Amino acid sequence: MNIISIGLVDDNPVLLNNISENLSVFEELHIDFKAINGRDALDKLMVYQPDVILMDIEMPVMDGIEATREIKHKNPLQKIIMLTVLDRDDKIFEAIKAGASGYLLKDEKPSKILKSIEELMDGGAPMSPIIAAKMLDILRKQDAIKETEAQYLSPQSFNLSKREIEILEKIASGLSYTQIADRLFISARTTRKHTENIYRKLHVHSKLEAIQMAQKNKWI
Amino acid sequence: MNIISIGLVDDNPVLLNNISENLSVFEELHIDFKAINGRDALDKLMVYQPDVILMDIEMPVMDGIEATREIKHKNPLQKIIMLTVLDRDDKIFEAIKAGASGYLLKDEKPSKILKSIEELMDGGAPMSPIIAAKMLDILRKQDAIKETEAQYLSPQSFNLSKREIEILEKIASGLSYTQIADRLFISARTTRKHTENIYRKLHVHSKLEAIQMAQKNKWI
DNA sequence: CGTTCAATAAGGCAATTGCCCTATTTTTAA
DNA sequence: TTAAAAATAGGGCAATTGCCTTATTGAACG
Repeated sequence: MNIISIGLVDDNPVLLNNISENLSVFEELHIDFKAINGRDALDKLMVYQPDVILMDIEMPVMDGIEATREIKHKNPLQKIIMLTVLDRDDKIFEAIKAGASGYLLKDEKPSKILKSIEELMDGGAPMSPIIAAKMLDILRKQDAIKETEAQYLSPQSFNLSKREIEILEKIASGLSYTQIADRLFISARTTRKHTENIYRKLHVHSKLEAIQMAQKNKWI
Repeated sequence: MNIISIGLVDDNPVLLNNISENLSVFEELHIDFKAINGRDALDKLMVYQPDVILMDIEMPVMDGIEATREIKHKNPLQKIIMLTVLDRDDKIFEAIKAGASGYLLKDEKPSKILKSIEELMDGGAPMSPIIAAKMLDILRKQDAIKETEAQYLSPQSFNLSKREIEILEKIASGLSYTQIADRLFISARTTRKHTENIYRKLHVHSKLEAIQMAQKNKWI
């Protein structure tokens, strides 16, 4: 097996050395560099090209999410695992959006981290189960939002005639009665009459309300 | 440690027995029941209340996703791990929506499955890294869709002042100048003046157009 | 074969709106 | 601290709108 090169990024010197020592016992791994914040990591990447970067999230100067975004922007293929104590939903989501390929909690055992790195090299997305659970929540929530948005009524349910729907569309596009009349080859008077009927059926009292009703129900 | 009770659901008798035998060597686990499809699983659940259900996806009569939906509907706390050879994106998403708590590939080692079950009992969402990677893709894609939908301009980009934005909101809610004036404790004249300024900045010429501009850019 | 309803057309009138103008005070920014 | 911008207020007027009224024609439906 080829040796996998690693970049470590953490602002806490103690933790940084801890991780470094824990991982260096594995002969499958080689620590390319250690960086103390996102900015530093970007600098180190000018020199080193590690296979995988283990990145802390909360750091001064440039945090792990910002750094991930930058690195991914420059090299979309760079593999990055977020390695952090944080399990805040928004941070997880931010990290994913930024392009993190995995998300591990810092209290994972070194052997688990090694395994995760190997899984990552195989195209997987290693993830602590707690993180995965939060990700599922995020996915389901996003889906739920989409579902609730779609509860529409049809124009027919208000007994709008074809002509009235037609007129309502013109109204919604911002035309005046005169303009609508010109387009439909009828008199402005008739257009206004139709509008009155529309108002009665929709229980509204102005063009604005009619349009809002139409938009709410996605008629337009 | 307490013994964790398991329900197995798979239409392939050979695989069903395989999994059963593989898992029964662990004294931490106890196989409560084996079912050969979703319908059968629902029946078995009338009698047994396993801590965790390992569920295949593709099955005749009632597939794993449909069964998961049903089971979750009856008992939202039931833990279900999808255990399948499938790694099709849509199926993964469907399973998640249906309420699966974890998603493992069938070629995982029995020890890994045991570990996953324990992680699930701890509130995590065990997931094969390949599945997790696809989930990340789904999440990013959904977010990307939202982003592309959201190519909006801010009210500030039109140099709308705070007051003007406030007025625009009232206009959008269908209020007349008099009504807006009453709510903001200013004169109707001032309200109309603000509106004129808004029109000039937005390059529109009516309440309707202003509202459409506001809606297009999701200010309201 | 009527009856109902959609579509058409029109008169009238009060209220609202859009747009032109000026002007003072307050807030913000340079 | 000075200049610019925002917020306030108002006059005037033509166009538009909302709502009341009546009326004719053709299509649909039992």
